[in-house]
Amino acid sequence: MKIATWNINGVKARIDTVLDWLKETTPDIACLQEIKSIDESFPREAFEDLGYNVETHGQKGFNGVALLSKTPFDEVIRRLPGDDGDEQARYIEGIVPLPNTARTVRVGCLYLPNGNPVSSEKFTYKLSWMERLQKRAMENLAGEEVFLLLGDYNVIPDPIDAKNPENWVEDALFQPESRQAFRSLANLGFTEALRATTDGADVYTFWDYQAGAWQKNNGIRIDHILMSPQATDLFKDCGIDKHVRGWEKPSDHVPVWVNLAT
DNA sequence: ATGCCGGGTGGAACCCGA
Repeated sequence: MKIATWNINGVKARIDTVLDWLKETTPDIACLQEIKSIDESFPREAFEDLGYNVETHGQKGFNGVALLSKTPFDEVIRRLPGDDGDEQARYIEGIVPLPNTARTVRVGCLYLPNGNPVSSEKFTYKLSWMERLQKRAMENLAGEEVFLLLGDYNVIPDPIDAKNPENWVEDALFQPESRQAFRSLANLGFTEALRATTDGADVYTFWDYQAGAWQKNNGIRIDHILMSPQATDLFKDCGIDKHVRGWEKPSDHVPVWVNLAT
C-alpha cells in the first residue's frame, strides 16, 4: 500500500500536474496540502475519475488540505482538537481499511504553519499548533493503530536537511524551538520514514521558485512522514519524487511517499 | 535578498508563502 504526501501550492494551478503524478505513481492514499480552495470549488470529479474518494478541508485563498483514497473512508476528522476559533484549514485525518486485513490505517494530513517572522505572533501560532498536533498524536498512538502523520511540517529537522543551513538560522523553519517540537513529536514513538532509509545529505523536498534554487539544488527537507510502531512494522520503503520539481508549472514542493507491506 | 517567483483575490495592487 502506497501512501503519499504533497504540498501542491494551489489545486487550480496544479490540477493537470497532480493528475499526471497520480497516473504515474498510483498511490492508494494521497495527502495534499495548500489546495488554496474552498470545499465547493475543489475539482473532486477529476480525482474521482481516477478512482479516488475525495475529502477536503479547505478555505478561501490560502492553506487547505485534502485526502484522496482508492478505498472509501470509514471516518474523516477535520481540524485538530483544541483549535476552536482557529480559522486556518491545516489538518484532516481519515481512516480507511488496511488491505487484506481486518485492520485499518489512520492517516493525518497536515500543513504546519510557517511561523515567519520569528518575532511575530505567527511564530507563537506555529508553536501552539505543534502543541495541539502533539496532543492529537499522543491520543492516536495510544490506540496502537497503523497510524501515519504526513505533510508539510515546515521544519528543517537537522543541518543536513538544508543545502545551506547557515542561511536558515534566523528562520522559523530552523529555530531550536521548531526543531525541538518536531523531535518531541517524533520521540513519542514514531519512526521518520525518510531517515529510516538513509542518513545521507542532499535529500530535499522543497526548492524555492526564486534565485535559481532548483537549478543550484539549493533545497530543504521539510515534508515528512511519521509512522506509528504498528505502521513501522509494515514499512517497506520511502521515496521522494524529485523529478516532479522539473516538470512544467511545478509546485515548489515535491511528493514524498511510503510503501507499507499489505 | 522580510519576496528575486508564483498563486490567489479581484479585476490593480497587494497578501501570502519559506
